[in-house]
Amino acid sequence: MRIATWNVNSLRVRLDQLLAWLPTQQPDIVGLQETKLIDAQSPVAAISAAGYYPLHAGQKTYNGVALYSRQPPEGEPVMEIPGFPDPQRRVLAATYPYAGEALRVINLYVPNGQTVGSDKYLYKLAWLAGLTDWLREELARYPQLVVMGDFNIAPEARDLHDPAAWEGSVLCSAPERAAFQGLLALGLQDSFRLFDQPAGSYSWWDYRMGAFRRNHGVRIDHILVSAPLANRCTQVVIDRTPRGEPRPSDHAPVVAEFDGP
DNA sequence: ATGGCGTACACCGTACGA
Repeated sequence: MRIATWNVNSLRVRLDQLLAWLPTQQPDIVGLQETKLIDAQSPVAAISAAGYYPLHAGQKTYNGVALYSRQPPEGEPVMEIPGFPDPQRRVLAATYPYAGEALRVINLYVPNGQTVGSDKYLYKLAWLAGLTDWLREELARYPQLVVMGDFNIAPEARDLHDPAAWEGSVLCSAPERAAFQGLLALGLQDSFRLFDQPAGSYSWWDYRMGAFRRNHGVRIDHILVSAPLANRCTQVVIDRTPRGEPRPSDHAPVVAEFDGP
């Protein structure tokens, strides 16, 4: 089983790339962020034709998340952090059959935060606090839990091309990193770091200044897994191929593979 | 040098991203 996350930065613009990419990695479940579409504009026919059941929680122009799956979801998807009402569509959670158990998948587009101390930054920290409370309950309910998406947090110095230049700024400030560690403390693991990885592994590169060509990136897209899934995880890769294609998303997809059906 | 690039909406510029 393969699970992938990708911030596509406009699904309308990236749909053809997504459809071309899916057969190359053959994920069983894919979470997208920044679709920037209302639900009525979600490309249901194209995704169905590609062999996936689509879920979409979108809004006009900003944010928006999708979950595509080979198996149909069970029950109703959740589109908001319980107890944290928010008109911004950043959450999509669904349950899937997996090896005779319920596999819970939560797809997230964590707020960017703009600048440390800004209103958007305070919203980000409040959002992460609400998320943490929710995931504590989700972990108690679902032993097989995947929490993935664009976290807009670089957890460690090695997740930044230039840690000194980024020191203390948004994506890597101490409160953001503490929030990320708080998620791990619930019993989640950063699947990418379960394995030896190449130095300079990033998932986002600025469009400007030839950042991708020079690998001036940050690792902010993550697939967190509960302990039972960590035990079954066999590899995690960041697929840089789509980032090098014409008119790319600024993010690369992350793909995790698990033993079992 | 707070630029640079890309997307969306809509207007010929502004908001936002990370």
